[in-house]
Amino acid sequence: MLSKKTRYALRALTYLGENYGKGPVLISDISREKKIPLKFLENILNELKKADVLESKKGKGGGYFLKASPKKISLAKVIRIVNGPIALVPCVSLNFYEKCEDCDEKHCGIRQMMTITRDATLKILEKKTLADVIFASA
Amino acid sequence: MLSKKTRYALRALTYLGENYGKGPVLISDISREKKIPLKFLENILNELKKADVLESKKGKGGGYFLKASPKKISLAKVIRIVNGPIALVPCVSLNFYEKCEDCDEKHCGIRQMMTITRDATLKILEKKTLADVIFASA
DNA sequence: TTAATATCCTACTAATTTAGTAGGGAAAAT
DNA sequence: ATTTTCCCTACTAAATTAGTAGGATATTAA
Repeated sequence: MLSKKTRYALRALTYLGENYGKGPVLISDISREKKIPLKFLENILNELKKADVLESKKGKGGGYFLKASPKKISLAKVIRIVNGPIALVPCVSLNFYEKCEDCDEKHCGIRQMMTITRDATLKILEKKTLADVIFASA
Repeated sequence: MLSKKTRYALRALTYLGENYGKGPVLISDISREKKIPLKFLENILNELKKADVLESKKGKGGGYFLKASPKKISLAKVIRIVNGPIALVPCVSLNFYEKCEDCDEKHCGIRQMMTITRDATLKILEKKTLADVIFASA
């Protein structure tokens, strides 16, 4: 399951996607509109900024905004930044790989099933973007 | 990600699958062969028994064994028992549904994407069984 | 140059979940 | 009756999650 933090991130990004091209949006606006605890949201948006998904401006007229079009930001990307691996086991993760002890990876049946599962999941999450989320909610 | 407990469960069940039809297997054997902490494994196998996946026999000649053929036990079933929901968000879970607050489910774009993702994941995990795991590792 | 606005940064905390461990109880076989 | 083996309750340590607190820093504008 995705953490609450990740769900907050997705909701915030959706809001920023809806306001794409309209200039910076205040954290406090997102917090109010999407009912996300303000200070927690600060951390989340900052994390997304460091991961190059968002840009920000300080001072009056400032706020956060998407660095690229909502069409360019996949759900997989967001989930990886905020939630971590998408695969069900680390030894199958593309971005967070960890070797599993006591297991010959070439002949591990569990690993093979988890690889197939990962591919099926990624096929969706890599393709679907914030734009799809926004379009679907219209 | 699956918990360590769930990965232990899958490994133990695979072992029991390999010994299907050969009578009860000792916890201590599984623990040794699959390198799973014995007392922890006890809890896991008991949970699987309560969920009707395993049967057990006490006393000499006793142990655990699969209640049905490895072909009949899907990975989805095991994961749900030990790990919980397979869906990425509760409002999309078939077996562990929870309403999400502040969200009009009919018009939530995130929810729709998560539904598609769940379906893709389940298509694999409902179909693949312990038998597939065993066959793949041969 | 000062005040106001808004993000940025570090650190802390409470609650929950995970990953076990401990110790005996109960049933079955011999 | 003794041994074997699973069964059950409860406890604990460590990690993760979900925040909160408080000020530092950058920008704008009077």
